[in-house]
Amino acid sequence: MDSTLTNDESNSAKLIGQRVLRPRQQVEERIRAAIFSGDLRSGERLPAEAELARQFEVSRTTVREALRSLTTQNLIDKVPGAGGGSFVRSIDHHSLGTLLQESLHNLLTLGSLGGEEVAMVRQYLEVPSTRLAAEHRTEEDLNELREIVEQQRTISVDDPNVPDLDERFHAAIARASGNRVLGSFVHALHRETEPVHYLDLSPSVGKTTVKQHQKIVKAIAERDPDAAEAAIVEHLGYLRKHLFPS
Amino acid sequence: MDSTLTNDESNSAKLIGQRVLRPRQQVEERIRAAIFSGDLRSGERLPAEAELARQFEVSRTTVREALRSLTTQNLIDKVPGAGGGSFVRSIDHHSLGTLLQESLHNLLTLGSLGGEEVAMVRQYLEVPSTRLAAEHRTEEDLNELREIVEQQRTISVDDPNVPDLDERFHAAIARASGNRVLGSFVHALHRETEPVHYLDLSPSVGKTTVKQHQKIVKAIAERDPDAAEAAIVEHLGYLRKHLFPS
DNA sequence: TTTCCGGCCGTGGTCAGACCAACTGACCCT
DNA sequence: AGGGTCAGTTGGTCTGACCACGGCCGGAAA
Repeated sequence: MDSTLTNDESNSAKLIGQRVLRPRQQVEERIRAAIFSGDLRSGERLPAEAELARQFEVSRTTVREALRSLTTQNLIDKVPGAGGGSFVRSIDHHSLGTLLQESLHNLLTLGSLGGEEVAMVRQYLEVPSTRLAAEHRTEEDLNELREIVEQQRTISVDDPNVPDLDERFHAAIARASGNRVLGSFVHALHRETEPVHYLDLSPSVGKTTVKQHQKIVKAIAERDPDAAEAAIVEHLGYLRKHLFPS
Repeated sequence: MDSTLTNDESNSAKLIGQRVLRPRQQVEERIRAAIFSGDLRSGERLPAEAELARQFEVSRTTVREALRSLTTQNLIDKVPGAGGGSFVRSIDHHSLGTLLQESLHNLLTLGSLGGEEVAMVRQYLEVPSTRLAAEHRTEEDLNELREIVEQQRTISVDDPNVPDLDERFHAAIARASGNRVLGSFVHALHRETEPVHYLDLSPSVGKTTVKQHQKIVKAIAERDPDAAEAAIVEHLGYLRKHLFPS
């Protein structure tokens, strides 16, 4: 039943043996290399799966597994239909934040990591983030911050938009810092550590929070890094006391 | 027997239509949920692909695509052979560092991110990392640090092990901090920002680096956070001057 | 007996071809 | 002109087969 020609000549005593790569792995690596080398630029469309299968001389199944892996890695997007295909995804610093957040979420829900460790790192980053924001903020950043705080001041503490506004507030500061890596990190860490806050929030805590926010914005507006640092430290310490009242 | 929960019920609009999910997506989501819910524990082996296909009433192709995606997400490992199969991968804080590093590497090679931004974030994290290390270090941590510095002191500046030793040094400090998230971050950021260092290293720079390392270890040994912070700030500033001599 | 070799066999990996599903665009009918 | 219809392109799924890998076990060799 087995009379096909075999292409394995792998028995050799010398060290000329080399690692054999699976077809899927090779295809995936080739495409990835093409992306990183610039042969395939962002937004560009790859050949159809059938065409790729012809070029690589493998089955469409193998090509699809390679593309599936690349898709999961956020390197390409696949859209069905006539005008569809596989498109090189433009990965920017924003995707880094998303990825980081997902991973953190996994670790937190699996229990192999405590929220306290994450929150601590977030605070370490938010201090320099606020300092930088005070130095580099634009008028546009300032306007956004003021608008957010204004909304926070007017709505009630049990408004469903409270968490969203708080997230936007901290994200806006991180963005104003001018460091995109910092911004992505702070944003991701914030989104993973914040939700616990607003479960039981008293009106007085909400008022104090808004006041502290105003203080931070004021320092940023005046381009005063030291005051901004002091304000954010006070704010984080206050929140910390209500989060982990150990 | 409900597996989906919707929070849109408060909205009494006639929104009956729901997103149609592809089979692969559903299978993937089910398995992921099984992992996170604890039904599948770390290291546990999933049923064979054929068996999963029967249970989900889909083809093996679909199951394989779902498993491929989960594999790429580092949620499961697949091993071929007789005793093989799909195993739930125990994801810990270490995988977070790896993931972060890969993503950073992608962004840096694609040019959509400058190394300077990454280096800056790393420095922001390494200061508290060193402070914490001075407070929480164990005798074991200390021995490792001393051994590393001793090696750095004896080898020459053009030794190929120099980058590796430096990486181990900073990683050991981050680990000694006791915060695993912080440790993973510092390690990943270090691995992505360091390589540029040792391209043109003069003997005097090497000597100074080792001296600064010794100073840091001394402060950590004496459990003196302030001295440790001062030492690491000096070290980072020195390196920065030789990295970005703007 | 002990060791080693060579199949058996379960499992993932790949292949081939077909059909289904989503979408585009041109074409036709009103 | 507007809207519906149909063909064509492309990804998504199905089917069934075979290949590659590696643990297991029985039999041969030391």
